[in-house]
Amino acid sequence: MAQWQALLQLDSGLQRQVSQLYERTFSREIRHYNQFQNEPQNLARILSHCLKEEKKILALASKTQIVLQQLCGILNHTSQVVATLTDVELPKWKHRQQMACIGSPVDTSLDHLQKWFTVAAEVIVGIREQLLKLQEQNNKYNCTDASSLAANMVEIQKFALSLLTKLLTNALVVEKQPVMQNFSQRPLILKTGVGFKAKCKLINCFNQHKLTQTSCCRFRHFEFGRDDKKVLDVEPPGALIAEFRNMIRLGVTEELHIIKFVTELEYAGLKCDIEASSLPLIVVSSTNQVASAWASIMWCKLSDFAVQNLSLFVDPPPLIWEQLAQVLSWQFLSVGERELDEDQLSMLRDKIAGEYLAELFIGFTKFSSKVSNESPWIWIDGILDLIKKHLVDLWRDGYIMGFVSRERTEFLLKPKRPGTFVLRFSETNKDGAISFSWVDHTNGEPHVHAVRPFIKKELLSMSLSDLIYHYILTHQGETKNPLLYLYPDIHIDTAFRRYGIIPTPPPSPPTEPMDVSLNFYCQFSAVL
Amino acid sequence: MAQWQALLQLDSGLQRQVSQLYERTFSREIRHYNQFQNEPQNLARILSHCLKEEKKILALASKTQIVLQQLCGILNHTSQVVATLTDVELPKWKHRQQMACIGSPVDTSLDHLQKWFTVAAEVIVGIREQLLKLQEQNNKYNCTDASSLAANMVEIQKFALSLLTKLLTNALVVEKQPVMQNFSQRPLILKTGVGFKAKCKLINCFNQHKLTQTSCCRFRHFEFGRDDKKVLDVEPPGALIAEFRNMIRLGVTEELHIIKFVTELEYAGLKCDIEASSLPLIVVSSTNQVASAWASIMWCKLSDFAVQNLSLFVDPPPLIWEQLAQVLSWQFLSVGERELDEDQLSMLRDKIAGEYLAELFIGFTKFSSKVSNESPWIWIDGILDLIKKHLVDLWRDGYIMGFVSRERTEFLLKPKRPGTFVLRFSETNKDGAISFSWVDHTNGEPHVHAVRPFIKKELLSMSLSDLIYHYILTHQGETKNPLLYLYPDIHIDTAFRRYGIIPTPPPSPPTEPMDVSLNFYCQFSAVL
DNA sequence: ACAGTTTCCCGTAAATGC
DNA sequence: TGCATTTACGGGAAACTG
Repeated sequence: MAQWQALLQLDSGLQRQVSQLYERTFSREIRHYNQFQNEPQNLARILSHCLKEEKKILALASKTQIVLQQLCGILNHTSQVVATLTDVELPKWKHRQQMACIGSPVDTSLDHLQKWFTVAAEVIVGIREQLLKLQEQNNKYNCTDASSLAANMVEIQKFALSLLTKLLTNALVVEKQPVMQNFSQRPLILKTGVGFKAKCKLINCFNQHKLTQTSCCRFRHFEFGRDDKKVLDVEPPGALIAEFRNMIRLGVTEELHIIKFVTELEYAGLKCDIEASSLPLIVVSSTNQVASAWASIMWCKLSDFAVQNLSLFVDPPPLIWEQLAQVLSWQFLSVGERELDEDQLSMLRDKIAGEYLAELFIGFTKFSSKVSNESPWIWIDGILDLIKKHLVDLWRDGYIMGFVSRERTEFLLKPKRPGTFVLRFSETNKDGAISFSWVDHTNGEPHVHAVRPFIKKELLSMSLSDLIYHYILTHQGETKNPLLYLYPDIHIDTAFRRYGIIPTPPPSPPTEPMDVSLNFYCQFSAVL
Repeated sequence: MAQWQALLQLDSGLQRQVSQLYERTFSREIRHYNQFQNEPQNLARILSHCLKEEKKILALASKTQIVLQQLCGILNHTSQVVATLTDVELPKWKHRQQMACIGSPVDTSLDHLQKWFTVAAEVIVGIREQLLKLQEQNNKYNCTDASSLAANMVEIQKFALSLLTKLLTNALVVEKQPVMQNFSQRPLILKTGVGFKAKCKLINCFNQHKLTQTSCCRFRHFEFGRDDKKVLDVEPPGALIAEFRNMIRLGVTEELHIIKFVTELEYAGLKCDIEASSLPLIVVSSTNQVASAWASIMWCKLSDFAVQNLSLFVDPPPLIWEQLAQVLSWQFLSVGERELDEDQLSMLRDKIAGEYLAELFIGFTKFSSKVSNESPWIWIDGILDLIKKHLVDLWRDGYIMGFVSRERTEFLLKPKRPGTFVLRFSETNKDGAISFSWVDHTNGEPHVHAVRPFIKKELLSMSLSDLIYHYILTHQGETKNPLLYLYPDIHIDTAFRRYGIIPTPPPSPPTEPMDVSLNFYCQFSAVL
């Protein structure tokens, strides 16, 4: 009677199969009431067969139940994994990328994410296949009504599908943000008429996809896609989307734009539109706008972790000094392979914020004023360029104190041996200039001297180390080089002998072959 | 009876008028045979009237004859004037312009030509009007048959028309040959993608004309006329005429092209198509091709007085040294406001042609070799650029001997006071470099020393006069400036004190308002 | 008038073509 | 492969434009 009870608990679909089994031989009622007295052996044989069939159905049903439960378990677990991936890990990666854009040495490899996305997708696809098999088996026994088992399976299938969709729609990332070839350290600044590169990647290991790109620009009108320069086709070729200048009075270097990459993906029978957006970027028309554009990009990336607010600079939020200090330090790291030390940062803090002691909020306009001769950033940028073009070695090796006030220079040099000197960046020249100050003693009194700063043009024909070596002072008919020890007490030869006339080639980043690489041309065409 | 005889000699048209006169009163025969006996007074009055009319007709006829003869005389004279203008004076002006293009200081004003063209045209138009009046008068007396007088008038009218046509079709000149704004001293070189200007002028003072331009290029495919840059409209807008690369293997800088300006002129009832062609010019794609292109232009303008042969450089004709010397001298005149002197030219002749004594034919390849480090012109051009950028003052004032061999330097300096020096252009540096050589005496023996030439990059941060002033030689622990007297014996202060740190602004030619000024854009688009 | 913005175009370097 | 020619684009300056 246990088997009978089990049968009664079966899914209606399976119960119908049992019915069909007996209808083909005799009615269930007949069996139950044992009215096959005249042919007992035949009946026994039939019964035995039917009971066996009954057991099979029961086994199948319970196995399906178990499998379904297992699948559900896996799916729930996967669901958590997917949620973690899309809502935690991916945003974390995006934040790392955002920091990397502004010079942070953080790792932005996609390997882990890619592995997990792939595994998760494979699991879900596996589950869907299992479910499909079960459903097929179920269908074989002709259960077409909305039994709870079939309904469960449909529900689970739906759930799996939604997970897969969630995974796939999050799987397209802008692996490399738009960047001009010659400004690899300053992504997210595009100049009209100059080529740039962006790279999208599907972080699942599938390649049954076809990518198309479109773009979406805010405020000004651009044309993307010069025919011979893009890897992916655009329909229609040429201009894509144009919007127009906004009402708010923002400078070009404060207007944020987004490029949107759109594609249609077919994977495991699932077809969906997926898209990825670049980080907010700035479009300029001349290289002389790059410096202030970069101030905006740094500010934006530091301020704007969550929402990509294109109107950020309508009312730019302040930053705390530590954030700004960090990003400034990164600039020197990426340009000159050495960060700023505490003393240098402290001098910069005084310069940007004045000499407060408490925790500081810095306003954007204080950092990058529209009046360029009051803009600390423009001054710093000039020095970055000076380092990049003429002083990479000296900076990297830490021989340039650079950011040190005239007062502090005196304070540092006066107790030192005569002939001790430091290298200081000019605080007035906005194009980047460097000079040296040294101490000598006259009548036992220390005196600190300084030369007129050397500008880039001068460093073009003679390197700073050569200038230091060949610096000659004529004093009372006697000529000598007053520079002997680099502060604190490094002999001039130790510090500078190594630098011959070495042309410093800019470090050209190797162009690795990658998944989906886009070459665009951004050409300003008209403003309405 | 004299009046009757005169009547009989009249033009048939006038004779008919006389007939008509009598037919209105009585027949000529009647008058002749005096059959009006019955009303003698009446007849006398009629006769008297008729005779008066006869006299008027006779007077008119003879006056027309005389006027016609006078007109013919004037026209013949004008014809000679026109021939002189179009076949002598205009070609002479064109030749002057051709020379001016390559730097000759010759006058290229169009004032005289314009005056004469205008006067000649006015005379012809006046004659045509006179003729027209005569013809009208003639027609008034109803002479429609092909009498000799009318035929004469038609002939004369035709002649006048042909003269006017000849004058007008020659009246459109390219007053300013195509030139890029930034290369005002090097017309007839156009760079793809860079704007250029050309100016056409009608050298008659008429303004009832409408100009349209088209252009005709040989060999390569260009697009002329960027919509927003031309003064005159082009139909259809955009590309005009394209032809393709020729079979002959010529370098870009040796391919000659012509731009043709076409217009339709309506003047004094005469409508005619007129055109003007630019001198053969060269289209380059990069500024580094300008130097050799200019060699070709100079050669072409010196060689090619009559026929504008676009295939000149298939087999470039040689030039005699004097021609080349002249044009070289002009280059220094236009760049540095001072021509080359005999000694300098003689040094250049030795350099270009070797040291022959007789009259010399110089081959083009000897002057501007394809192998650029054997090309004397490229070397000279580098020096011209050096002068333009850094030495205009010194060159203009004649303080740079410049072109003087090392041997001759020694020869010149050795007899001179110690400290005498000359400025010499480097003979090896192809980019233009200058050095100084001076003489000093050791143990009574004169020795000539030379410094390593200064290149442009070095002169960027310090002017040559500063370098001369601050040149210091350390000899046996003693430092001094060995430069005292500029050859032959100008004290260093006299020569160089005047040159402070003066930024030398390039002489920007004033843009006078002119008749028909064309702004083109030449943009290389494709090569078949 | 003027400042922010764009265009122009040389000169160098790199890419392309032949 | 090497050379001739073209392209790319930073940088300075001029031109534009509201």
